[in-house]
Amino acid sequence: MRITAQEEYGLRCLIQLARQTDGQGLTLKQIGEREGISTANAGKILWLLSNAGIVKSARGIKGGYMLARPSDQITVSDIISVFENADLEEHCKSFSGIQEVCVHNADCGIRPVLQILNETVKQVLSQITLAQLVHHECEVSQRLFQLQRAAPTTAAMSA
Amino acid sequence: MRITAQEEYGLRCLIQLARQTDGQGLTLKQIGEREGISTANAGKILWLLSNAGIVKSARGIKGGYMLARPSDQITVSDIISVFENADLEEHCKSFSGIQEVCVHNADCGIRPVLQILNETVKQVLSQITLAQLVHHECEVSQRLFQLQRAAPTTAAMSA
DNA sequence: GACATTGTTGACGAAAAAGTAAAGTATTCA
DNA sequence: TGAATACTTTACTTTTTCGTCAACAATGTC
Repeated sequence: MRITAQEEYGLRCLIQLARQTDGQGLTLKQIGEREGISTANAGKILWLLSNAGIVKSARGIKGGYMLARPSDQITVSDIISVFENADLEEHCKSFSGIQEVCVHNADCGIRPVLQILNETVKQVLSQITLAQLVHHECEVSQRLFQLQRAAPTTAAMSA
Repeated sequence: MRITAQEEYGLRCLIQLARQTDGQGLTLKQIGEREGISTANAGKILWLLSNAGIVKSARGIKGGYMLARPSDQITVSDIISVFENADLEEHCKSFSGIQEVCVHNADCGIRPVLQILNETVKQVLSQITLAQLVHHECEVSQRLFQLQRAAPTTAAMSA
C-alpha cells in the first residue's frame, strides 16, 4: 500500500501548477527542474494528466501546462486514479455505490479484501483537494490526524 | 496507490488463519490451496509475517501457522507494514506523532506530499482489525462508507 | 514562410517486484 | 533411530513498472 513514483510526481507537478497564481502556466522544462525529474519524464506524466482532463496544454513558443480547473475542484483521488492500471478497474466494476455494495455479491466471503480497502482509501483521498495540499502541507497533515481521531470509527465498526 | 500483490495475499492468508476457530492452524500447503497461490509463495509470505510477530509457526509433522494474537488485536495497518520496503521507513522518521508533525519541518513546503498521504492512509487502516474483515467483508465495507460520510471531513479541512 | 520553442507519441533499456526452485533444518511418530 | 512432514532460507527466473531517448507535430515570432 504505497503511492507509486508516478503518482507522487504527478501530485507534485500539479502542486507546482497550482502555485502559479498569475495564470501563466509552466513548461515541461520548468516543472522538471522544480521537481528534480527529467523533462522527458515530466512530459510523460503531464501527458497522462492532460488525457484525464486535469491539466490543459498549449504548444508553441508560448506553450506550457496549467490546471484545467481550480485547484479546490481537483481531489487527490482524481489524481491518483489517472495513474491506475485500467485493467484493475474492471476487477469489480459493480462496486459503484453504497446501495449496491452487497447486491452483486452473493459470494461475499470470496470477495477480495483488496477491493474493500481500495475503496476505503479512495473515499478518504476524495476528501483532500489539491488546494489544501498547496498552501501548507503540515496544516493538512494535522487536520487529517485530528479528523481521524475525532471520528468515532472504532465504535462504528464494532457496532 | 494500491495494495501490492504481497500485501493482498498476506491479508487473505491471515483471514484464512483467523477463520480457524479450533486452534488448529494451517499448513503452507493448505493456505496455498485456499488462496490459489503456490506453496512456495505462501511460504515466503508467511515467513515475513512470522518475522513480524503476527503469526507463529510450528515445524514438524504437526506443524503449521497460526495467529500470534487474537484477530481483533491485529490491524490492517500492522499487516501492510510488514511488506513495506524498510528503506522507505527512514525517509522521514521524524513523523511520529501529531505533536511533532511540524516541529521537525521548517522546510514544510519541500516536504514530500507522499509522506502525508501515506500517514493518512495508515491512520485509517489502523482502525480496521483483522477480526472485522473475517466475518463478512461486505458489512465492513458498508460500515466504512457510512463512517466516511458521517465524518464532517470537508468542514474540518476547510476550517 | 523559415525558424526556434514546446508539447506528443511510441519504442527501447534499466530497475524493481513477484514468483519459483531447491537445499537445509527442525519436529513428530513408528 | 530413521523416515516423513513441514517450516526456513537463499538464489534464480519471470514479469511488471519506471525512466529515457528520439522522432514527430503544432504554435508563435521574426
